[in-house]
Amino acid sequence: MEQESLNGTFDGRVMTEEQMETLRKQIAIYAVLCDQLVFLHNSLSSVPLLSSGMNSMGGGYFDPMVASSSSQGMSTRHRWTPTSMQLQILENIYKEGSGTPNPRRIKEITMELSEHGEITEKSVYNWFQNRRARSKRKQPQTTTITSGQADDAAVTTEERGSCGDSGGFESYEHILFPSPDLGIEHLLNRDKFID
Amino acid sequence: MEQESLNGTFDGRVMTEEQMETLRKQIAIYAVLCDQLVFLHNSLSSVPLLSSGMNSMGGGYFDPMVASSSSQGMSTRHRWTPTSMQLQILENIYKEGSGTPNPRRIKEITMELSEHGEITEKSVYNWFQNRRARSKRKQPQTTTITSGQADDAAVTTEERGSCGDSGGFESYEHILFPSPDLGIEHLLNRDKFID
DNA sequence: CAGCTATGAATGAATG
DNA sequence: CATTCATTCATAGCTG
Repeated sequence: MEQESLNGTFDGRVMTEEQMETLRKQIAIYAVLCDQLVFLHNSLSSVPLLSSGMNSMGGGYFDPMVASSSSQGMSTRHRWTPTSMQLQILENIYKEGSGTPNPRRIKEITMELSEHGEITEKSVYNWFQNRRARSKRKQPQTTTITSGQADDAAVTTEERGSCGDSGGFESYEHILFPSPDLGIEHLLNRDKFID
Repeated sequence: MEQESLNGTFDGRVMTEEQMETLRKQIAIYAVLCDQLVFLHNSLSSVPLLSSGMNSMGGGYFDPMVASSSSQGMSTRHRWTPTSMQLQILENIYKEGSGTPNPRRIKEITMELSEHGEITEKSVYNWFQNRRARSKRKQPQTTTITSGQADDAAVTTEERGSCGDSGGFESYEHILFPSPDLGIEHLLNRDKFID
């Protein structure tokens, strides 16, 4: 049901199970690692999280702060670009059903994000607005879902040409690979999560 | 579609570009996170242990083309390219004062265009958006062709060239999994008592 | 084969 | 919220 039209080409690529497995594993490992590291950090220190210049490598896309501040009024760059960390956090929050970003919450979030880079409440607000609006395009799929492809990775075939709403066109699949329970413990094994 | 013709038996699975992108992003994010956390840790602790699991700013992300790269026509990889027919139609519609591409209309157009090639609503939408934006930017030129030679549209000619990718994550040139080599475990094993 | 240009796509911000 | 605008990234293709 990819495209109802006559095109037979499916916009996808082929991966071997092996590759998929590798990917999944890596993500899982990273996820756990990050988790542990954060926890660890929080445990053994009370210093504010990094906010130095080390976030230079944090940009999902390279950090465009190289802009010349030489000219006159071009002081502040337009279009805020979230750093990886900010994005991660936002994404996380977004998932938590808190689809109702009330002003109060926004402030909190902004606070937290500011630890990882420049951010304004407005931006946070915008981000949520956009996020919602754009994912609104990925709802209709209630017909054949029942078959339950509870395989391992949820490979959902996104279709954008199907009929349906008459709203936005912004669509974006948002798959999050579930961290398989590959006992990472054996890696960081150590109940040493200080507490 | 790319190369199954080469290897008759290719046990793989299909992923959409979106999914691939998400994966890539996630890995990159995790890589960065881990990296930063490790760095942070190192700067907090006195012991010069561990190096981040992956080459720090080596840049994560892996190449999109995992198994293709063949000479075949991986035509539909990204970036839809309108056929002349489609273009004609689009131009036509554009001119007809339908500068207001309302969703409803878009669907119709998509339908029609699909008769002449692969197309998605999103693409149609994008096309109109770009079209307008572009023509709008060309207008303020006020027939002032006088100004020498190299001026016309070069206003925004940034270093769009192939330079400066040093440090960006989007510069996936080669397959390159950050490959968390678990150097972290050392960290977790000892920093425990640091402080 | 390299660099440039045109243009498809993604997304932050603005507007109704 | 629903749409639209603007800016920027990434790439297909032309050209020297």
